[in-house]
Amino acid sequence: MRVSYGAPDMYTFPPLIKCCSNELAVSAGLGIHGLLIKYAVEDDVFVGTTLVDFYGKCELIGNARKVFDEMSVRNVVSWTAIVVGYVRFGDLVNARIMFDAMPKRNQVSYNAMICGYAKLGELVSARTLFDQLPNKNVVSYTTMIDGYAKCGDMASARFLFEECLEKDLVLWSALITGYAQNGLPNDAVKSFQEMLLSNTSPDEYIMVSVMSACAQIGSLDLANEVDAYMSRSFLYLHHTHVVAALVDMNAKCGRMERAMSLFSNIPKRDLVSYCSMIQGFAIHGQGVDAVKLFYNMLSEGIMPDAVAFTVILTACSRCALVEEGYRFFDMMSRYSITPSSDHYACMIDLLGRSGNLEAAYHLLKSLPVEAHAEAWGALLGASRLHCNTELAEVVANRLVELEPHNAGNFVLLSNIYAAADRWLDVSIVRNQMVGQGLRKIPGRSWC
DNA sequence: TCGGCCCTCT
Repeated sequence: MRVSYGAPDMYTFPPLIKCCSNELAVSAGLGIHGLLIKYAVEDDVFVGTTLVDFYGKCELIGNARKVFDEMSVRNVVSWTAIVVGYVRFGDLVNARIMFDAMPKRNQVSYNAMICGYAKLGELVSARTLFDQLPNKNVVSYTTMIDGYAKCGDMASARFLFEECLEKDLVLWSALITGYAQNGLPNDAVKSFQEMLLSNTSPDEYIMVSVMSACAQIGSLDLANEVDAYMSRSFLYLHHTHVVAALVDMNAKCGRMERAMSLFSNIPKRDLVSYCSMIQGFAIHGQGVDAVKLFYNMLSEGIMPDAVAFTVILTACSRCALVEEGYRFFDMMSRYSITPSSDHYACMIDLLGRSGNLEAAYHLLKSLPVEAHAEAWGALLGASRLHCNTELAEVVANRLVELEPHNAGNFVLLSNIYAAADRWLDVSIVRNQMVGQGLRKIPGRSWC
């Protein structure tokens, strides 16, 4: 354009900068900022606002503020952009200062501030602003519902959902996703069916959450139904999120062949789709395949993250691939990933399974991070596997301390005493349970 | 020509 047409003007730059925001292309944006000064259009309110938004989105809040302060004219959009910038940066104090300093506020500026509070878990402040907003729109509701969902309060989320009369796809999505992410997959599927009954067609976002819910339920029939629905819908099946969810759902519901064929037809596999497939192998006891696929992923140049290592270490521990597990654990440092309690739990499981109970116990006690119940649970399983009643007793007692309301731990402890013929201890533990009003939900099995 | 809401792998 500059060669064949001539000088760009203030209409040229906003879309250009917006592209940089979308891609988080910092250096390109910085270059364009220099260029627009050269063409003397930096005084335009649209140009300035777009720049504030760009720097805010790239988390260069100092730059955003500098541009904002130097603007000769600002409108409500410019003010909202700087509020959003501070929110993105996690600075709620300055976001609120700018919000209060705004000469004029509209729905969008309120929603931006509410979103900030909701995203960072300050639900009370979010709700206070929400209640102050006289004409709430569907975005206000969605933001607040998402906030409740992220805090696990699905009852409040549902209440607001009912209150909102103008239900659009994003609002449905916030509700369904909330249920799925809070481990309420049945409510997620039920809400999805409600949505279909209200003659609304889902988008990719909703289907990804629905598939995640189906994966949690693990119902083969439901997975079949949703998979078929996907195939005859007009959704973008090749979208990375969608494919990963499809693979995950099919793998978790036991349709490994379908999962594999979906996976191998992905033109460009990403970390999440790999993890879904590796996890699928792990669930179905195909540890060797999981390990192979992990190396495959590495050879494609995909950088594993902490979750990927959790997945592969779980695969190794479930399938008793001790050496491989060690190798992956050591590999983590090469990717600058500090092992979390999840990773340590896998290693404790691996050590325990291979009969190295002492080493597992030693590792557990010397963790640089707080050991969670799963880590102790892994050792308990190993103690039982190798019939070490003494260690099992120590571990089970610790578990009862860690999770005083988990009846399963009491039952395990009682079973350990029973196996050692210590019936007095059995009755003490059982009485303790009854005294605290705890009841274990009986397990069931087809086998 | 500028600003606000929803998604996958532990």
